[in-house]
Amino acid sequence: MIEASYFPNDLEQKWYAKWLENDLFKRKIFPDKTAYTIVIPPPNVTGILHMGHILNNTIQDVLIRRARQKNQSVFWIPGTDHAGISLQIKVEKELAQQNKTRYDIGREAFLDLAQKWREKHGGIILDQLKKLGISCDWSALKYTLDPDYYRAVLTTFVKWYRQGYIYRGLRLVNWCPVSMTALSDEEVIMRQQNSSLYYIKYEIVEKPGTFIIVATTRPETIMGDVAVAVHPSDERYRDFVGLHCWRPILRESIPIIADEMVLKDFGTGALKITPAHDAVDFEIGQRHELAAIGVIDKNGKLNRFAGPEFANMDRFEARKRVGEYLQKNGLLVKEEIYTNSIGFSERAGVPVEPMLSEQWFLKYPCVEEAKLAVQKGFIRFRPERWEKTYIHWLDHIKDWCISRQLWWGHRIPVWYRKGKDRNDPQNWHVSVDGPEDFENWDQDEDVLDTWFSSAIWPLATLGWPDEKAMAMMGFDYFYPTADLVTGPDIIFFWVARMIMSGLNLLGDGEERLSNDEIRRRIPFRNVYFTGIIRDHLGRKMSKSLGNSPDPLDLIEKYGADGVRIGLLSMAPNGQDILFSEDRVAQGKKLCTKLWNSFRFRQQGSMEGDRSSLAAIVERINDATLEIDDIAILGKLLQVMDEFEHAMADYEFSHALQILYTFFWSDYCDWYIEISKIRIDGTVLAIHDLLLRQLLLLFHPFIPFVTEELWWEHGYGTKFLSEELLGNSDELRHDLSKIDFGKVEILSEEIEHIRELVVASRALKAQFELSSRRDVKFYFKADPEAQDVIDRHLRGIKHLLLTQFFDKTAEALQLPTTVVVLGAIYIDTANSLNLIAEKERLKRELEQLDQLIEMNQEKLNSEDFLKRAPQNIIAGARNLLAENRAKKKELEAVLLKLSTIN
RNA sequence: GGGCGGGUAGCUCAGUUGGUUAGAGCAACUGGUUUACAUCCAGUAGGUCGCAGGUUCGAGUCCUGUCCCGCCCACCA
Repeated sequence: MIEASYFPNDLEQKWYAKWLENDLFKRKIFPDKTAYTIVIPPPNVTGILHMGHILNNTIQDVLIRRARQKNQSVFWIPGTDHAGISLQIKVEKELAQQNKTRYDIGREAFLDLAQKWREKHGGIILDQLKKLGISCDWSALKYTLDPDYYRAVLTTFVKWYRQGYIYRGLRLVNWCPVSMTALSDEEVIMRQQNSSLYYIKYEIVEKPGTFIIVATTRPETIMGDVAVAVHPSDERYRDFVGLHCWRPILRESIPIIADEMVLKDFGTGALKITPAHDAVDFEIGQRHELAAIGVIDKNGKLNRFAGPEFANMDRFEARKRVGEYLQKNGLLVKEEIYTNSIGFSERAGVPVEPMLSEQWFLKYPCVEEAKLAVQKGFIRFRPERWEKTYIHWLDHIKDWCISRQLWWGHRIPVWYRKGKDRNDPQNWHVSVDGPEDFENWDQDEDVLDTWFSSAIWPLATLGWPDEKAMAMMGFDYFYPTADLVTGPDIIFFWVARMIMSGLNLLGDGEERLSNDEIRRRIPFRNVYFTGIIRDHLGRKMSKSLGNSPDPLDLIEKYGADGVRIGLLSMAPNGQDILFSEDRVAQGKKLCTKLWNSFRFRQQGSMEGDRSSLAAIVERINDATLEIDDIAILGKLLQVMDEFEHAMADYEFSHALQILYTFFWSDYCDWYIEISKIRIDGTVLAIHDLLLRQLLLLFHPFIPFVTEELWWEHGYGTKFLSEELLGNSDELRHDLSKIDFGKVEILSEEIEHIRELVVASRALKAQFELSSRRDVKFYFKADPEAQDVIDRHLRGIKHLLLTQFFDKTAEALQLPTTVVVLGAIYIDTANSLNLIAEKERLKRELEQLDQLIEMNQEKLNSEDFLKRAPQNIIAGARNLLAENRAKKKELEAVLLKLSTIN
């Protein structure tokens, strides 16, 4: 027997443990069956569970459980990411509390601390995810710093180095003065800032007393100026080009040059050139062979090249001081308030400093193939529109700065001969295992960008590049993976890079790949981009705003099942999601309702065999089968088709909606109620059948409560999680003893009865007679319709809570409503307000007239008759006829009412 | 500056290739609680589909223009 109340928490824990005990999530290889693989987007070990994880992992779990129901060989690979900068920052913060930096304790001790931190906190997020019920194969758990994964990362580096994709170079990079490392362009986010635009006088060397005025937002870099540039066609400065001007601070003569890149209409049209601290300046500097003088240090403070007055000053302090200095010396023309966008470090939240520095770069491999893979549909994005974003990025791709001046991560597998020139590749050793004469070499100090290791996630989790490991994991069988579920915010960081990595690394660095090769090497076939979860005001959820609910609290309150469907129900196809706790509450309500529908069923006899679908079907007795039964089963088949389509299109909330409506309004509100008058063996069997099917359909969404009910109702000895779910054709076949030949006609009949019941209830409500069980109804219908009503009379009376639903041959002087089957009258037991009733009918007639007129007009139009398709015309005619019949009935009643008094 | 997404009931959103009288949930209001329902059921009200044109027999749906909101990209110092 099922407990009286639904308490999700205990049963969820119970079932998760049982599933694990019975190895239900373990990967299976049935060589003759389709493989279905998902790699989890590895959460950061520093992460705490947020709503995005919940949505993302729920969707994956739904897909995975569906694949199991379809008897595919399912493999869901879980894992975590070492979270380079993020974890390093955390450990450094702990150190800072003891007034220490990482340099005080040294690399080894620092890594030790980081490792300890990871051991202590790294598993938390996975434990939290388990509460959600996700069914990963935990035996395949991967971590990006596992020894084998580490090797995979180094192998990738070495391979790309040897293929010439990785090189070392002195470039202008994004420098984060807080984390003290270089960053990739993707890790820099642009923000609008209120700045000042300084107009500064540079005196012409050759024409003392004449000035060229330069506008800049960064006066603190003046000391690094090596030229002033103007546009070659700028008339204003034509005579200055080729001359020199005095650098206003650290006075020195610098050339005035012409370059196309300068914008004539910005500021004064004259640009100061500081190659060490600005990307445009760097490029111009290169073109004109100018030196680069770095005046800002790695910690964001000015250095000795900035001169004694400013050395050691923070860059923002220096900006103010330089401004004051210029003002004092009459070199500042004006200072304008100005809004511009500047780059911030994503992690540290401070403006990045463009800085000249020696770094490792990756020129991306297989860029063209990566585009083709998506353009030709080998990889499908959903929603499709993200393809444009992806292609656009690849079209404008720039080399990736992959080295980080951090300690936590994969150390770059490059060694330099001790005491020799590091800039000479002759003195380099690049290999996974390092040089044999270790003592003569120094390893590169830097580690790789975390995303570099993420890029090979689908490969390395399946054992790549170690052949034995690949064989053990079933690489050939499970790769390419089927679906990747992730957010569009990491389309460049992760998705694109995984695609390029797969395409290159599964070969020998060939120049061009055939379509077949591309198809074989892509890491996944579908990418489903979820929306971003926002609060009810549309703001991004963030810790600082405090607008993010704790998912664990929600699970505690509503159960994991409730949270899962609550979230899915508010997540339409790839749109941003406005979070609403109400939806989660509704999710739990659905589970409760399902629970209670079983409790209703269990009030009936529990004797019949429920152990298999066949056994249940066996219990259906054709002789007592009624139209209601066939109609609801027909509806089930139809719902299964619609559901299947929605799932195939990755429309999860729509799919859920389809099930929800069928369960709640068709099954509970209609079928259960109508079946109450004739509970017999057949009806109980139909209930068992419908409930069984509902459990199967709902299971991927709400795995816990469905599993509980499955066992409690004795549906078999196998876990529901292991039960297969066929499509509607297979079910139709299993139900072959039921004649669905006339199901459409029968369903239409039921629809008419439903219409009649709804209209009658409305009548009752209108006259505030809902409480009365002695209300009399009459109906006037033509003989055919009368037969239909007769067939369902018991049910109608039951649903209307009335004993009287009798026929009448003539229109009555009673309130009425007209439906397809005929006119219904309600006996208001003399409480009829004649005038009000006449008014009501007149209003109804007016509306009807409007409809009829519209319809008539349409049918009068020759163009319409000539051009519209037949079925539309027929539909319009039908409607017109129906409405005219209604009108006639209403008029008859109105006439009757008028004759009174 | 370029690109993308969105604007439909008080709120959150559906609305398939243009086709019968634009839907659902929540909130509101009214009534009820009957063989499951810390509830549930029944009913009512609420919309000139952002705005303006156009194409069409027919437009929420297609086209053009326009206004808002959000996001992404970009070397205006």
